[in-house]
Amino acid sequence: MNSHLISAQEIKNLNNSPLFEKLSEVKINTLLMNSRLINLKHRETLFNCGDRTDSFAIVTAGALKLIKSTARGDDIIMYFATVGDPIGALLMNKPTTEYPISVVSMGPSNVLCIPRSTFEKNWATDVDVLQRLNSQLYSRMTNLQDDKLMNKVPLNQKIAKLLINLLLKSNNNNSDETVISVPITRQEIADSLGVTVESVIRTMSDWSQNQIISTFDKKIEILKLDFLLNLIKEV
Amino acid sequence: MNSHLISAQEIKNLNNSPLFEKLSEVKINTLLMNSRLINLKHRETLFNCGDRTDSFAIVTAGALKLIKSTARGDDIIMYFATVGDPIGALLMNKPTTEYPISVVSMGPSNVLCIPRSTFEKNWATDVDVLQRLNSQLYSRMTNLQDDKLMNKVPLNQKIAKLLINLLLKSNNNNSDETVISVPITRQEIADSLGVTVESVIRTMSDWSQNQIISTFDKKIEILKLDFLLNLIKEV
DNA sequence: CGCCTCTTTGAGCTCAATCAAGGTGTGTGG
DNA sequence: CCACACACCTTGATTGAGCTCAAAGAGGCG
Repeated sequence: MNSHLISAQEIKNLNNSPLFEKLSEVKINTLLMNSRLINLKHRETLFNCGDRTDSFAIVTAGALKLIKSTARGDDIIMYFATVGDPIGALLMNKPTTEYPISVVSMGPSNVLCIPRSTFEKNWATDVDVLQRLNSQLYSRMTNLQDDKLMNKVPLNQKIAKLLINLLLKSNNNNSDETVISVPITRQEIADSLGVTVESVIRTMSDWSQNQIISTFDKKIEILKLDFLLNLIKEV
Repeated sequence: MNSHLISAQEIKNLNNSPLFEKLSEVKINTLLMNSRLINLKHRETLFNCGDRTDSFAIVTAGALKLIKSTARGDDIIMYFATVGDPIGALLMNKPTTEYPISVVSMGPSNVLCIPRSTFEKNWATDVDVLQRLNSQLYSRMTNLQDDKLMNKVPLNQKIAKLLINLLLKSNNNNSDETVISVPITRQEIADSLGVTVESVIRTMSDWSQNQIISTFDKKIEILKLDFLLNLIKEV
């Protein structure tokens, strides 16, 4: 883990994230006061479950997973954070406590790490920013609700939904892209859906053989999007 | 559905809800400007999925369920709203749209129905209120995350967790109360967990026979809390 | 080269879903 | 007051999707 001062490029990356879009450069600079840019390597940890919440982060490149470990030893992935996503911002509204989740990089990534003091001075006092945070939070909640709705559907539909969501999310809804830019393993898909790797593999191997998807270097390409869309159309 | 002007009593009920606690009476009155008190009967609908979001609500008595219907015809209960809980407040931050869920009363209940205009004028402009909303939202998200964590555990643990949560929530953490004050059916438990009624009944019948719980008039009493706590202790 | 992560396949088993049938209690209208 | 509908609860038999356990192959990295 490697920390720098912020470059102009990094700020530019944030311009089309919903949290920062249409904000003046001056404003963005106050929101990022005393922040540091952190480079993370593949599988490197940003926050560990139990760490003190005296800073939070914004993803500026790559992707990270938010993990909760269960007593039984298996992990559940709560969220895939991609460019523009805040991590732990919700925890800044309450007094310093401990991170309830661990945050681990998937492939190399960059995040801006923002101290609690900056949040308290420049975020928590700004109505517009609080509303934006609210929206973020709301859409993340909608995701979790969707997960809950999918509880009862067969595994192949769950996987289809996840892949489609990731495809859209990782490419900012640029619909002609077919490769999921987040490097993701079958284990991570399983952890995200709360099922076993073997089950995920059985489904996805079948899809690979039928040219519906193909995997290269942990990037999944979706060859027949129609097939997947059709699977989840009644959900 | 039966609508009144607000009584002082109703406002009093809100004083120990996290959203309103420690606010001056004057402040509360501005937050509730142009609101109306609505009495709902058992199974009566407050909002229908698809209704326009030009008002939201706060529960002042009783309980309501937030439901999403799936294409397959079964319902999923997203949340049990009890006294002090806001319903749909998060939707006020975005332009008027449609309710994504239906809200139905469980037993008789009262809610304060607050128009969008009041939110925009007196809620969205107030840093303190926005922060409180954020916290609310955060704790609701934590619930959904917990649900996700429970995905893989056996059914009896899921039910145990739900009953314990409801017991705590419905009695404001008053720990010597043993009856869940929300009237709830096995079907609703099943809908909340995303499982079938029959499975819920099989587990709960067993518990009833073993004097762990007992049900009277849709109120569930927990006779052996230890047993349930023990079931979920490693989750 | 050996370690580690990730993927794969097979065999057997289990928990909860499904389907089917019946029971109980409450409200409602003739 | 009866009967009829409706909401809710119950039990049994059967089935199957996904889990568990086991063993092994492929690729990358120090």
